[in-house]
Amino acid sequence: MRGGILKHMLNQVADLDRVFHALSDPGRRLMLERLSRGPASVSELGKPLAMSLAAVVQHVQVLEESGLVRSQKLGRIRTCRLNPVTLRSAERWISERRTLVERRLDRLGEYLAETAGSPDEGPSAPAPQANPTQ
Amino acid sequence: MRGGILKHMLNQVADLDRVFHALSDPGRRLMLERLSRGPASVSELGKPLAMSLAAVVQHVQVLEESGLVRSQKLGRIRTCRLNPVTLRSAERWISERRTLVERRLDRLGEYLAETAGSPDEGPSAPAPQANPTQ
DNA sequence: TCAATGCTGAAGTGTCTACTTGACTGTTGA
DNA sequence: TCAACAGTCAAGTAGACACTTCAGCATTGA
Repeated sequence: MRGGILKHMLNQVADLDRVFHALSDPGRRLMLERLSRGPASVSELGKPLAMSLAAVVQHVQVLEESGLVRSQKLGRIRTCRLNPVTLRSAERWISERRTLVERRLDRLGEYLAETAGSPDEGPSAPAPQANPTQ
Repeated sequence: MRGGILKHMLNQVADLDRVFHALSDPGRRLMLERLSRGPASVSELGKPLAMSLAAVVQHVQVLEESGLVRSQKLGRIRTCRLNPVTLRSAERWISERRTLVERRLDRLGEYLAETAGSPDEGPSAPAPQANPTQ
């Protein structure tokens, strides 16, 4: 079934929206840092945060909907864990783009070095590739 | 001067806010993907996006304020470039947390394997470290 | 010279976000 | 049994966000 693949690709886009949005809040990043050192309860996550418990719960929901955190409730305590898989997918998106630019800049540097000019990318420097949009 | 260091650390937090927020929008990520293949003008970045040019400009501003993109104007054309350094700092934040969890899970797996139980992290499994919060 | 191009700035609008308070439920330990 | 605890749910609010339209301003190519 082809639709499944397309749907999966579209979901990946929406997933990245949620993941990066979850990461964009300093309080949530603090929670993730705490969780990187081991599982924790909701109220434990909120302890350093100067906000109501209800607000903390909402942040945990954002983290959980993004897939960055998984949790399970035992008795009255909800224990949260960091999910490294989701963390990895965000990391991969960034590193793929970064390596592309870096490689391009490397090629440009080599080109400039072997041609004559100074080794920085000038505004109207000729591109080393044939592509005129570079 | 000690305050300089503190200020720098606080700025790093605010910077990550801006970077991850910039990354959380699918349109802006599309722009970054285009820029990973080479510099581009503002209107070129907006071409695949089905929104007004003014909106595109606002997105470019968000990207530029986050440090992900740098731009310069020549004549009437503003040329944008992806800044790999900022991309790297976001990537590093993620990978540092990810490696912490993964290492912890690895240790737990080894512990469970050499003790007796099945190799998955059960909800009430005993922790391999002395720390009772694990 | 003049119209088209590429962008900028300001103001307006609907929606989303990050909280708050307060009332409530199930769990635990004394 | 009963109070303290851990979390949940719902509703309300101020501010942020992602757009829009419209007016304006250099720059450029014919």
